[in-house]
Amino acid sequence: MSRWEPNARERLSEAALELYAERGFEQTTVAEIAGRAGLTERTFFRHFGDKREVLFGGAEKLLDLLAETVAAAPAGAAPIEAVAAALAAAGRLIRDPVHSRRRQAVIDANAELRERELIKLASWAVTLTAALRDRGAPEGVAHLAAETGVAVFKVAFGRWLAEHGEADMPALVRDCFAELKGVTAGL
Amino acid sequence: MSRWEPNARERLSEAALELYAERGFEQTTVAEIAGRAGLTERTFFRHFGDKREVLFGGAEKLLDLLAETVAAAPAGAAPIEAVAAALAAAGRLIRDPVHSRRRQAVIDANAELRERELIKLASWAVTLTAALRDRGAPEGVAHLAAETGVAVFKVAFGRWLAEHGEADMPALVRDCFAELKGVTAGL
DNA sequence: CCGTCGATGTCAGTGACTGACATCAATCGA
DNA sequence: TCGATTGATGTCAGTCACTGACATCGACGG
Repeated sequence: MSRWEPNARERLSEAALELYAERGFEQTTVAEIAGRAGLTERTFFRHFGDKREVLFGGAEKLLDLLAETVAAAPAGAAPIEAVAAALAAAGRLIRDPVHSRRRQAVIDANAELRERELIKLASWAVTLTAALRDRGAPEGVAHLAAETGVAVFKVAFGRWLAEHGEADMPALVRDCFAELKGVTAGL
Repeated sequence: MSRWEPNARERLSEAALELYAERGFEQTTVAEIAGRAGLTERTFFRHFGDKREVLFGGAEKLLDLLAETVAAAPAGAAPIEAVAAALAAAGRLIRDPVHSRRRQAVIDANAELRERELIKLASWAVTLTAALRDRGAPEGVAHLAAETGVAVFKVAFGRWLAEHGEADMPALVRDCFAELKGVTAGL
């Protein structure tokens, strides 16, 4: 018999999402989250760096997936192709429209959380850029392809949410990349 | 004779940039900034919403410039062309490499400030999207062109800083857009 | 000369986050 | 088997960002 209930981290995450959804991010104190999870404020901060972090767990695995997918693209594939493949793969992880919408509603309702979301996407771009460089893409091209790709993903995710998650994320990502080609044809 | 020294806001901005550069953002308290400016902490928070905001003044003028430049683009111009023109115009405001590098060094050294920077760029994308929609661009195209354009600008600004601000920002922005065409040709 | 307005100061909070130290079940090594 | 160690948690005191309420007092219009 353990001294404490297991899965403290998950209990904190669930409690936080519930409270943020119920009464808003700012109106929720960390002490309340910890209380609902049967823990103390101090323990919350041992599991999460700050009050927002509790909504953004598991980022490393995703970064690894992006890097691996870029690395695994055929040697002949253009950088933007490799990025498209990686982001389509990332899209495959997005499957639960109910949870995604709930979480996104909380994030959209608060500026601090939107910032955190942007940081997350920026870290994707950094990872993609590095992975492209490792394949031999020139620095400039890598950077541009990565940033552009993340921009495309943002648009695709917005559409997926707008249509209640009925469409297939990887397919939507692909569609948006195809559209990008049309858009840049105007240059 | 006024009761207080004039330009409180500017004095606060200068004091903040100095202190952030000297000892870092986190190691500087708002009370210290206010003290150096001959004011109190409470007054600081009357001029700036938070401790970071002091580095990001004058954002509205820039948003107006972006919107106006998009609106002023020739009727026949493609959305991405209008975005390129707007961002080149924005680049024209970036002229002082010494100040820019000093400020950017402070921002790059701190995660909270980097977040704030990303929010700023995201607001550019929102403004550009709206301006494109007003010109009759379809929602999807507007969104994609705006996000992509901002991604290109990020790359251009990074290069401008990397080469010590010797190049002309508008020209660099143009170059990066041209490169984007090549990058998306790989799709 | 008076009233009000606007920029600032003062003060007392709340709440996020941190460091130092205590607790005690589980586990490991002798 | 038992004592030492470890690791997750609790407790407590403190710092600092940020806010609301109210006071101050020169400037300025009437």
